Amino acid sequence: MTDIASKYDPSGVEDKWYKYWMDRGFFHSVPDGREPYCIVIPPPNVTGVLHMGHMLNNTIQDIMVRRARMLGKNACWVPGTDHASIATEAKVVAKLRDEGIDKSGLTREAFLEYAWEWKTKHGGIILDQLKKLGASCDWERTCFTMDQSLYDSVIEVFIDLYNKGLIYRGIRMVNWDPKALTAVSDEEVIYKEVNSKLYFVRYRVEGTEDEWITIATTRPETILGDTAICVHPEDERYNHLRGKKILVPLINRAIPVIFDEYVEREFGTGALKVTPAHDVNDYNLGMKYKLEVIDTFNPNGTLSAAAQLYVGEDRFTVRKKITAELQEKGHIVKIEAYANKVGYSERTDEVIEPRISVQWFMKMKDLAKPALELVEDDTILFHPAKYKNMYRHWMANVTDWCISRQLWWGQQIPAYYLPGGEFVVAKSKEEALAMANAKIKDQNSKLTLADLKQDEDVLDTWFSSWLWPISVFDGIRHPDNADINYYYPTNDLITAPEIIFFWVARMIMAGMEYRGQIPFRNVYFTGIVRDKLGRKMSKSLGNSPEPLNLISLNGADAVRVGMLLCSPAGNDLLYDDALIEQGRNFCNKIWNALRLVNGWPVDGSLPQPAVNRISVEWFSSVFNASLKNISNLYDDYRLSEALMAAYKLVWDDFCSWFLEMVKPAYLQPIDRVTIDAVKTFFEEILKVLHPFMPFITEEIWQILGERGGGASIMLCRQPVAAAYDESLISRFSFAEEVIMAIRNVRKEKNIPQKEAISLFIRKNNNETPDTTFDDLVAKLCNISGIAYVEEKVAESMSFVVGATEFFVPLTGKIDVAEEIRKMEEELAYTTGFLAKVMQKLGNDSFVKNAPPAVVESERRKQDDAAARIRVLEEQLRGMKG
RNA sequence: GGGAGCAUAGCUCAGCCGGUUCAGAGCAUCUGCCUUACAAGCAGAGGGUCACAGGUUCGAAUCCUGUUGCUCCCA
Repeated sequence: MTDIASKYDPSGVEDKWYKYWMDRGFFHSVPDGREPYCIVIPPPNVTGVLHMGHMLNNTIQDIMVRRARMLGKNACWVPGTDHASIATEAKVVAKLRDEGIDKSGLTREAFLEYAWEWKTKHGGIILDQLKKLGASCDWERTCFTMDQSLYDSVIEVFIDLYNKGLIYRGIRMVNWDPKALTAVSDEEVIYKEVNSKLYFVRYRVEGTEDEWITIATTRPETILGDTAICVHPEDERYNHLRGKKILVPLINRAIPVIFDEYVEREFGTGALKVTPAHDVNDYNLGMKYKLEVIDTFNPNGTLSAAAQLYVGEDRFTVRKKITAELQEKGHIVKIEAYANKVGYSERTDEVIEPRISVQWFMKMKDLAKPALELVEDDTILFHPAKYKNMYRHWMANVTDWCISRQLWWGQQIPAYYLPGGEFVVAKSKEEALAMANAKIKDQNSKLTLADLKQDEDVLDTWFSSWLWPISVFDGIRHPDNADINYYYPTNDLITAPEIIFFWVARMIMAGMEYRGQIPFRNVYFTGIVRDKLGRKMSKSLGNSPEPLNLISLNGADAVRVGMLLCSPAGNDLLYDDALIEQGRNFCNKIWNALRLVNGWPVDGSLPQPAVNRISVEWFSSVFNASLKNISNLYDDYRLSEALMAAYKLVWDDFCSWFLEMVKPAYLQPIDRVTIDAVKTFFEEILKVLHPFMPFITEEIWQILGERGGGASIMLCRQPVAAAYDESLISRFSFAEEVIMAIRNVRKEKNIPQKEAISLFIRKNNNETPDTTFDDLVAKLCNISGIAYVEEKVAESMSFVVGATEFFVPLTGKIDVAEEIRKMEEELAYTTGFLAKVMQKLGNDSFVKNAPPAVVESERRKQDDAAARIRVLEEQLRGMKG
């Protein structure tokens, strides 16, 4: 058919089929009698736009879902987004600021209205982008972590865990983000190595004129909050300070010297200033020695009244100023350059300030134990398994989870404070009031709704996400509904290793707590998409391509293939345009196979030639062997290898070999039996490819045959490997070697393919030759006749495959010396090989200890090599003589 | 500071319990080809002491120990 373009053009094709699938509801799933297959999407952040990581991650999910669907399962991929409290609130605050509106001037309700408006407008962008990728999500099930049902689920869980004593309110040192004005969890702090300075500051000993103790600190601005000096109990340098007090510089507060082994004597001067309000370790020391806690910072990182000096100035400004003042007043001994790790907020990139505050925490120990065991005993499988180590390490050292955030965008904590500061936890204010009044004995002091004040804080976004596999099916509020019973546990989770603690671990905990069942059976960890140089893709580096541009330029199929080909599970992917190009070339290859096959005229009266029959038999075997291999690779979650296997099946086996085998002579027709077989194979191959390349496979499948309305390749069954003839495959590989050798002869001697040649094969010792593929070899190499002979053929090019000699008569074109040289080279190699084998077999311990099969195979190698040597030697004699 | 992992062709990787075609794949490179499906292609070719040093074994890319280099996680 000449009306099919020679280059595949995905534009138009992709949108057409995506709409076709959507219009017919092919992605929608409802519970039925089939086996379910379910994936919940790792909900992207509503503020996000599609980046390369999403492309990889969602391509993998789509592959899994589409394949499951084609295996006859009831596949359901639930999409959605999370509300990302810090990021979204920051976005909304910034937008309002641009409009001249200050958040602090708004009521909570008014602010949330703006936030919802923002979400409605921008929150769906990323999901729409996924459609361009071909994602077969059940869009009717799209969820958002702040949807009423999910919101209520979170509240219900909070109340439940509180009632179980697993959630508590406590004063603790938290990671404070002075920009977002909220606490963040340990997992949201990123430690970065920075070049800072180590300040050596001397403090005067109380009651002396000129006796000093020098401490080393990276944070001189916290000096104003010092409440002790700590030294090692065995450090003789400071023994004399027992019982003495030290004066804090500038403010002359007298503080004790404490002695604790926590101090590293080698670090700095061996004397540590202790600021319990602003350092976790100091805080612990403070608890241990009952030190005073002086919080010298305001929430926004400026100094508070408690600091006495520099009140209202930013902590980093104060660092400079106080250093200068200390210097001036003779307290600075020296300042050294020093590299240390500083915590930054994952969300705002602000330097985290350790801060004492009242927060809500969740006890993790009891929940972590079963969640660890389930991974240890492979009830839940990690792919690759190496992440078990990381998981184990974290779970064994888990700390309580700080779940409150000082924000408005999120689920407001359902705790209600009574005027006295007591609180009750309840679903609604009314319920809270009833509970509060039940506590109060005196009838006259009963409270009213106005007396109750709900906690201002919201819950950590992960406190929504950890329920995701349950809450998307409303399984918290209605634990026995049809959806949750059918789809839960889900099958596979595809996510990034970075959130193994944030999310994966906690989902397992929630699953066990609320369903008594794991949330998923397999976790597939994808790598990070990096640039060619191995750098993470980032906006500031500008090294990330725009995903949608890539798709519109190359087609989603090409992008999917390109990304996956080089992305073994858990390994980072070094993105390179060449990957996409490879995907695009592959699309074109398949496309051209269609052009070829569709272009052959068919003659129904033609009998099937023997050559075609054997070709079809051979390909059938190769196809089934490949199917089996691909299926195994899927089972092992080696998707990139499964794709590579399919790639080679199409390109090498189907296109390069099979289509050439059955290709009719120019303008000659093909017989009905063969073309039917070719088209059937083609369709089967398209089905194998469909999960990887949904669009082009649909397009070609629709062109390849007459389809009824509403038909789609995505509804077809995935072909299943049938029994196949392995010997046929191995015998063909011998023929393959012969073909390649003949091609080499043609090339060396410049004999064009059009010019027919003849081939003679020398029979060894009366053997019956295997002629299965003779006609095929003749066809592919344009051989006018193949003959078996007993003697060598003069005036011909010869080559040896295995131990069989082949001759191509070429009068006058033989360079005897060159042929001898090549033959000798080959003989030398084979002789060396034989020697090695014989050495092995000559070793008694080898023969005694090695498994019989191994010894046997060595013997076979010996025989084969010896036979080949005999033939080569004989040929050489002939040539020389 | 504590823990984990990795090191195989120019690049990205595969090589399960040591033993068949154990040194492989794709891409890239090089050499021929505009052979009427495809130059986004076809036919070929080259390329690695399996990081280094020891050890175990009849036999080590594969197991053990040490060294070096890189990466990640936690504090």
